[in-house]
Amino acid sequence: MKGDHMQYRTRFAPSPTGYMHLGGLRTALYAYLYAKGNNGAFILRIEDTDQERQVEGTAEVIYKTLTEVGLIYDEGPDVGGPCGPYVQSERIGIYREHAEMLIKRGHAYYCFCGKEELDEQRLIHQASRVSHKYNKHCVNLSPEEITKKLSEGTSYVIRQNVSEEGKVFFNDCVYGRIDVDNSTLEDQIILKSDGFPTYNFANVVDDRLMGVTHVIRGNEFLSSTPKHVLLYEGFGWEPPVYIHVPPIMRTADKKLSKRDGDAYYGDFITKGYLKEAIINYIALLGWSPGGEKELFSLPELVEAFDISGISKSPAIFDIKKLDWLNGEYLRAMDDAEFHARALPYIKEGVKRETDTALIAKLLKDRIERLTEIPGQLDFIDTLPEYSSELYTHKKMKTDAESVRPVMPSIASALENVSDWRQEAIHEALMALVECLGCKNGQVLWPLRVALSGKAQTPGGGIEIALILGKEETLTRIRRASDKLNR
RNA sequence: GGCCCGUUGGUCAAACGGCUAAGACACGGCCCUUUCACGGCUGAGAUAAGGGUUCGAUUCCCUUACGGGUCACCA
Repeated sequence: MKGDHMQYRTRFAPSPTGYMHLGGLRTALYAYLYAKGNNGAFILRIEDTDQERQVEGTAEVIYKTLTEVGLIYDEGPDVGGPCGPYVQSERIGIYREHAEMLIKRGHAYYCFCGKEELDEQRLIHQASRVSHKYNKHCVNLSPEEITKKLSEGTSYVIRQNVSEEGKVFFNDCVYGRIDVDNSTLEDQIILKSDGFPTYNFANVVDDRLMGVTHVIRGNEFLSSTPKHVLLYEGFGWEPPVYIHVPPIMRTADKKLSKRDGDAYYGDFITKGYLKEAIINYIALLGWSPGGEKELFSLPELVEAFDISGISKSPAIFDIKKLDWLNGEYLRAMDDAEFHARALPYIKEGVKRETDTALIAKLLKDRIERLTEIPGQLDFIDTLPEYSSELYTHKKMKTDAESVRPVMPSIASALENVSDWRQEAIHEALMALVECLGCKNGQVLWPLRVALSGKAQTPGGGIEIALILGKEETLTRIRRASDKLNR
């Protein structure tokens, strides 16, 4: 392995073709964790060599998201660094220069074959079910022919020259040693006719020039890695350490996708998930810390992260577990912080003046996502229509009939509470319970129903009475009485 | 189809030749309780199939099945 004194450098190299995908975010997270856990540097590079697939503004979303979740990159397009530029479209000259260097070394060559004839060939091969490979038509063009074609302005590409003989191999930290026959590899295009490099080439040149020591990326690149290794060898360079990670799936056979609306980081924020919970959850998808601890802050992840815990097989995204984890984060917050973060959602659900701190406290243990809040509070502004069936409670042995005579006593008990505080309300109602010689629930259950019109509310009758205030509480109880006597 | 990779409960996963195969989510039951949650206890549930190697295979090898990736002037 590498020496201890080497500085580890990892990178995240997304294409700005869409918003921040959770799979991409996880790859970035692993690259960040690995670098930081080894006192190394984490680099961001934008791979925008495909002119047609660019989506305006998405690079900015990438910067913003990484920063927001705490994956602070040491070098990158918007922060600079010693190996810039960090945007591939600004490095065109570098790729051409290196492609020519490779030609001189015999590992690449000009190819003037037209796109149409190549497509045709491919179709023929496909039809006859023969595996398709470029036929090296241009590999032995004479220097004169090349000069002539170039001076005529014939469109061309530069291809990697892969020997038909021999084998390549590399050791992946996750998948182990992978051996491939050169004969299965194609003379792939490394520089396109528009002058832009292909991923397979730019990637190698940039990783080398940026001093990347550990390449952490999705395992869809496992098959093309042998070609990358051959490029490194062609240049006379030592390949980096490879760490390929399995994909995140939506179902066993489908990846997380934009189409299903379950792929983007931003969507989850909108749905009320906390960024800390998202990071914690995706860290655990495809990687295991080994022990039984499941809640990790980012610094704790840096501390715990280890390549040996990365799984080889795909992981299915389980929203239920994310829900639970998000709930854990919510419950772990102190009351003040939860109140602050819940406030916008509380205001969305409740327009009247209320004790939002009290509401927040009641909500904290009851929700898994902040977006559940408005729905939980819908009874506060206006009492919903409800059926007297709600008074039926098996355990408390209550129903509409048994509750009817109790309701007025609840009203009068509460009327006498002058200081509308939790203790006072509690005391008054308990006194009533004692006086009636019944169970707590035989008073409190009907109170809840009368005040909320619901069987399930955050907090019980006493808390709701407190939230609604004395006047509204009494109004609703009287309304309940009327309804019962109708 | 060629090449590469993978397969432990419904899901995430531990175990790197010694197991009664952890733990978490989800699910069921019980307790707590004025509801629902939270919390506590508890239950059910897995090594894809078949062959080897071995005193002993989830762990090593082979075959089959299933799944994924890749075979672009996409990344």
